[in-house]
Amino acid sequence: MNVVNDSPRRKELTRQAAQLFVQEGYDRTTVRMLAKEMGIKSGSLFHHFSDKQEILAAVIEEGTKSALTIAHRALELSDSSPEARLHAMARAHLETLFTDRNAHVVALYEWRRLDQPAKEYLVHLRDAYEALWQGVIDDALSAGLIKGDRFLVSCFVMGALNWTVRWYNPAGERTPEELADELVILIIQRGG
Amino acid sequence: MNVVNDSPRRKELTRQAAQLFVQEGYDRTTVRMLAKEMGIKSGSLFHHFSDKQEILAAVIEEGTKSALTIAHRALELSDSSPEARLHAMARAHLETLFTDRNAHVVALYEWRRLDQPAKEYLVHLRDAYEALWQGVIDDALSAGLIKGDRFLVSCFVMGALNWTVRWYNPAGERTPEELADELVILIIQRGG
DNA sequence: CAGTTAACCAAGCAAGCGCTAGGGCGGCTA
DNA sequence: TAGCCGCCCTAGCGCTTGCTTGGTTAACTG
Repeated sequence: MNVVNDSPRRKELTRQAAQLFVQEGYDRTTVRMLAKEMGIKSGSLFHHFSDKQEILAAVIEEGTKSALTIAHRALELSDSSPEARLHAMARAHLETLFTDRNAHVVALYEWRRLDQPAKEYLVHLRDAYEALWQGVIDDALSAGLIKGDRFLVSCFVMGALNWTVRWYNPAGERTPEELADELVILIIQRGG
Repeated sequence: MNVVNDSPRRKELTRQAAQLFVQEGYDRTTVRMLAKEMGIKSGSLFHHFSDKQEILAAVIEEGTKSALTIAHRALELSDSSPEARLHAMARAHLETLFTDRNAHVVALYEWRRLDQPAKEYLVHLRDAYEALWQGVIDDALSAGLIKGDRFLVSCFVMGALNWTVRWYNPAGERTPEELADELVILIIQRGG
């Protein structure tokens, strides 16, 4: 019957589920709503996913993997100076946050709805991503580019960036790059 | 039958509801769970609140009013220098965030579950609070204490602070005051 | 002591929920 | 041409949901 495969069909269904999860929230999204959005009947849904939670896990997995890929590429392409790397990471973060917006909003808001096994698997992906950030921040601190406690700086920066999903309007006049640059301006020390 | 009063009993029930909403999320919290926590039967709940959404609105109203009160008092007691006011607001924000933690977490996570009328009423309270912040940030910008765009700086600072509810452990070694001070260190410009 | 009221309970309704069982169908492969 | 498999459907089971109804009880008030 139902398997944990990764067919292209399943990828597409996952993308559509993310959209609905953002609009309605995970709990409020019924399997019948999901099926309707996908153009199938609710029973058919369980051919692709073993249960509703697995759809949630699939959405979050997609988003997190994408974030990792984008961040790695950004660091590879970036200049090696601490400031360039800080810019690169901030830009990459906002880039993935808005290109895979649905998946990331779901990851940020519905994380606790995951069951324990899914949480354990996905937390490793998230840790890998956060380790990238920690490295960049450590370098910036060593270079005297920013000031403060390494743990708190990470938390504050991640907070400032992730919070953007609550207020940023992609159709507005500011680009994600401008946002990233403004954040770096706010936190780096430039004798004044 | 049921009225929109503000009896002390209702206040207490609201506090207990906040606790459950944080633990389980609004949607997952059933009226039967709420009633059990309150030591009554589910039907009796509707003597105090006209429906489930009204409980949510009551929780968020409590939290926001508390934030406003604490922020006002902090600014009155504070020195008038831009830096002192920035510190005072950051400390006040974290103080209310952790003393009325349940209510604020609910406000941050379950806002979209409010119906339109409740949202319209509560958004005024929130705007009043954010106006206080905007004033303090404008002063800090004018004084050259921080750098950047006034709107973006507000959003980043609010994000960094509100995000703390996701990682801060009140039982840990850092006090909310230390957190506030560290954030100010991160963003103010001190010739380096 | 009659009248009022706030607070609660027992019982249950209608709707919606996640999920299952069993089968149909068209496109592959042998 | 036979057998298989991926994908989908119909029908519905068992349960939970928010909320209602009609009534009880104890405390207050004139």
